[in-house]
Formats: sequence, C-alpha cells, structure tokens
Amino acid sequence: MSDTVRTRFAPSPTGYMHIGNLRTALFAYLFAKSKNGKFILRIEDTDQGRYVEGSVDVIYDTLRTAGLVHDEGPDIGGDYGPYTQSERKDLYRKYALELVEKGAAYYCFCQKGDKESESLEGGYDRHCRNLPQEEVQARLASGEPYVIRQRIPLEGTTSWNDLVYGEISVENSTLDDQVLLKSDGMPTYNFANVVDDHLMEITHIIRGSEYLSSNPKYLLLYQAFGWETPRYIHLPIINGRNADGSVSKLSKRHGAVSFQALVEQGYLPSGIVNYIALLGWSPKSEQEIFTMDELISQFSVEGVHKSPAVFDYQKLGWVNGLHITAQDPAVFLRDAFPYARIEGTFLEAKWPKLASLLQSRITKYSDIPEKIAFLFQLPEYSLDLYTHKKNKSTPESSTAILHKAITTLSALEDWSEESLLAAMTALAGECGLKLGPLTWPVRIALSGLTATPGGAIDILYLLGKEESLKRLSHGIQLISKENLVDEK
RNA sequence: GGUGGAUUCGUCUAACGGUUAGGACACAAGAUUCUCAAUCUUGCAAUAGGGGUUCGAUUCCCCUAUCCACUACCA
Repeated sequence: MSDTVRTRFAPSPTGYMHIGNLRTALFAYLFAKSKNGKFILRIEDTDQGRYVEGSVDVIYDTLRTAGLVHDEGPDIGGDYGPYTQSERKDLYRKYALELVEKGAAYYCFCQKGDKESESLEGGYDRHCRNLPQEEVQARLASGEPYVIRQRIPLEGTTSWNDLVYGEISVENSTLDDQVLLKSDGMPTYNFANVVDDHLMEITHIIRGSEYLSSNPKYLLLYQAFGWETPRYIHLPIINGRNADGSVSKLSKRHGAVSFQALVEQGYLPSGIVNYIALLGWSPKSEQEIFTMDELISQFSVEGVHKSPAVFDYQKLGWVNGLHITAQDPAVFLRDAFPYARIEGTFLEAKWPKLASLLQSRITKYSDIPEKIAFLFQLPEYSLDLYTHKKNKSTPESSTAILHKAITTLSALEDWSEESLLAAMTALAGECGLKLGPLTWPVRIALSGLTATPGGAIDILYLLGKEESLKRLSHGIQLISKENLVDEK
C-alpha cells in the first residue's frame, strides 16, 4: 500500500445531494488534502432499482460547486478505474468466488424474504450455511437462483480502533451472514465497498456513523481475503429540528436539505461548506469563518466529534451572511441580481446602489425581494410609526417636517445622492434639528416600515422624485385624516 | 428484542484530573448610525441522574435514564 493518503467519496446516484452526504464528502476531501493525499470519487450504482436519471451529474455539479475537486473518478479517470461500480461487475463475482473457495462465503438458495425456520430475532437463519457440496453443485447446475453469503465466524470478537470513536469490539455471534452477491449478479454495497476500497488502495475510510454497526462484517471480509485493513473515521450524523422542537435525522421535513436547494435559495457554496464543516468538527482555534484553504490547513481528525449535531438554519444564516458581506461587490452585483427580480423595472438602473445597501443586510440572496418590496409598493402602515421617542417624533411634528421636506425636495433639480444629502442636511439646519429627527418621518412616509435597507436619503434616491413626493404627501394626508377621526 | 454508539448553555462547541466551566449563534440591553444591518460593549444561559476511584472530577470506572444507528438480495 502506498504511503499517500487516499480517501474516497462513494455516493449512490439516487437523486439530490443530501447535506449529510456533502459533509461526509467534505471531511473526506479535507482529510486527504490536509495530508497532501488523493480524494477519489466512486459511483456506487449497484442497485439498479434506485438509480435516478441525471443524478450522477448532480454529484459532479455539487462537488464542483462546493469546491471539492476529486483527483480520480469516472469523469476524469485514474489508475484504479473504472470508478463506477456497475462497470466493475465481473470483478466482484471473482472475489466472491474466491471467498467461497476459502470457506469464508457460501451459496444460498433461499428466496428473498424466505424465513421459514428463522429465529425470532430476525436476520437470516443460516439455512444454507452447511449444505452438502453435492447438493450445492446440483442446484447450481440446475440453474437455480442463488446469492453468495458471508460465512461469519460463530465465535470470537472483531474489533478495531476507530480514529474518532476509539476502540470498538463486537461479538461475531451477533453478526448476520450478510449477502455479498445478489441473485442478479450484482454485489451488495457492503461487499463492493470492501473490494473497491481495497483495490483502489483507500487508506482511510470516512463515512457516517450509521455504518459503525456493520463495520465488523467489513473487517471480517478483509481478514478472509488476507488484506490489510484501512483506518476508519466514522462521522457523527446530522440531525434536524422538527416543528415540535424534537430532533431527528435531517430530512426534507426540516426544510431544504439538499445542497442544490440551499444554493437555489441563495446561500453561497462557500458559506454552506463553511457551516457544515463546523457540524461535527471544531478547529483548535476559535475561528468560525473559513475559506476552503483555511479548512484544509486547519482540519484534523482530533477535532472530529462523536455526538450528533443539529443543523441550525439560524447559524447557517449568520455564517452565510458574513460570506456574502465579504464577497467582492462586483460579484455580488452580478450573482444577486436575478434574485432581486427588478429586471425591466425602474430599479434596474439603480441596482448598483441597491446592491451596496443589501450586501451586508441579507443572509441569503432570496431575502432580497422581501427587503425591497416596499420600493414597488408602499405598504399600509400605522401612524404609530411616526412616534419615535429618541427622535422626539410625533404625528404632529411629522406633519410639519413632511411639509417642509416636500417644499425643499420639490425645488430640488439634481436628484443625486450628494444633492439629496446636502438638501436634507440644510433643511435640518434650518429647522434646528439634527439629521436623524428630520429624516425619521421622511423615511416612514417613504417606506411605511420601521426598518429599511438604507436610510431616508437612500430611499429618496431609489424611489425618484415623483414617487417620493407622492408618498410624502400621502403621509401628510394619512395623519390629518386620522386626526379628524380623533376629533369626532 | 439484540448489538453498537452518544449525552456540556435553546443550538454549534472549548476543556484531553485542578478554569469564577471559555467562545459562537439566537435572545436582551447599551454605544454608534439619517432607520435597519454591520461593528463594538455588556447581560442571560450548561456539565442527564446516581454511585464509585481520587487530595481533587465535565474529564476515569459502574449502574440508570434518554436519544440515535444497525439489525434488507438499499446504499
């Protein structure tokens, strides 16, 4: 076996890329790269029934977008190909037969689900384990369908030292005589995995902790073949939070759990990768925001946890928000634009300004429409908004300010940001006010919201002269109308 | 049921026998800002329970509880 660290990611083409899978891929990638090793992609498509058209492309797309570049794989080749299991079919048969010869596996003619004399505990009853040689030959010759099962030793224990979970040992007597080769001639995952990992000289098996229980069976296979066993790194699973507050394995009901769904919502691949790296691993420092290169240089198995983590959209949002803020403004301008849905509207020309206001205020691109909706249509709002203690604002004081603002702004020729700021600052001076108290009612009248991306000056600019004046007048009308009602 | 695993603030986590149990998200308060966001400051909040071992346990051992995984001719 070579000294180079070799890890693999071995997904099945069964649809979208689950976040849990991506995390496994990420850790396998980080481990390999942190050791200057190779990261291999292998497609495990031994189950014809579950194959989903196009999902291999989803895998390629996801890895590429996430920045997990594989060194060997079906699309780029390598010295250990083919990298798609269905293309290796004959190989598995050969190795299965080798095990039969060695007495570590046997033919089984029981039908699927045939459990007549089975023990109550479930699992296979080993009905065919000791069939006479002649009977086996005869039934094979007659063309009877069969599978090949692993002959698990009845006694002894199997143990290994997991790099994350430590020493684990299991009584062989609790293990099942699992199927290695299915009646359709395809290997089971359990078998193909072992054979391929050996042939591809994988040095470190990195996968989810759901495989912890079956690992002894894999170890027994390595032993039966006389192969050197790889090191094992099992990863804790990722849970999701249910509506009722309980926790269960991350699934669709927890929201978007596929990488592409998150990307479609406008989470940045770098943000997603950053966040999921923190699920089940922690760095030695207290750093939380990472680039891929930083993850590679700081990753180490000692930081991998045993206990499961809950996927938290809130923290993902925080991490992603920082990634968005850190983006090159030009990139943000380009990538966030489609999400804003302002093409062909009056705002399109003002997108650079709008984008600069939004970049530090959103958690994901899809937050944008909601944040700018008020620019298209003034929401109905309560007059209470004009009351603001700190700015000493009341509906009455607001009316006066709005009138002055209208007068000033109507006369303004140059509707640029600089000009608007100058005009409003001057007006504030005339009124003996600071800018804040002056702009509060203006902003309310313009937006109908307590919180907006950008201040009154920004909104005036974005809205344009005509619409701005309209909204300011509307504000005055609202206040006076309300006061009339009060007087009745 | 059997087997394996896990258990520190609500959440992500630090601590590898000795700390006032630290950081982050969220939440709250304050500073700042033309509002909000960003930023800074502060606050709130945890070792599942019970036994041991030890001068001393979050940390080591045992029991209990709870949760999870596996127990397919799925991967």
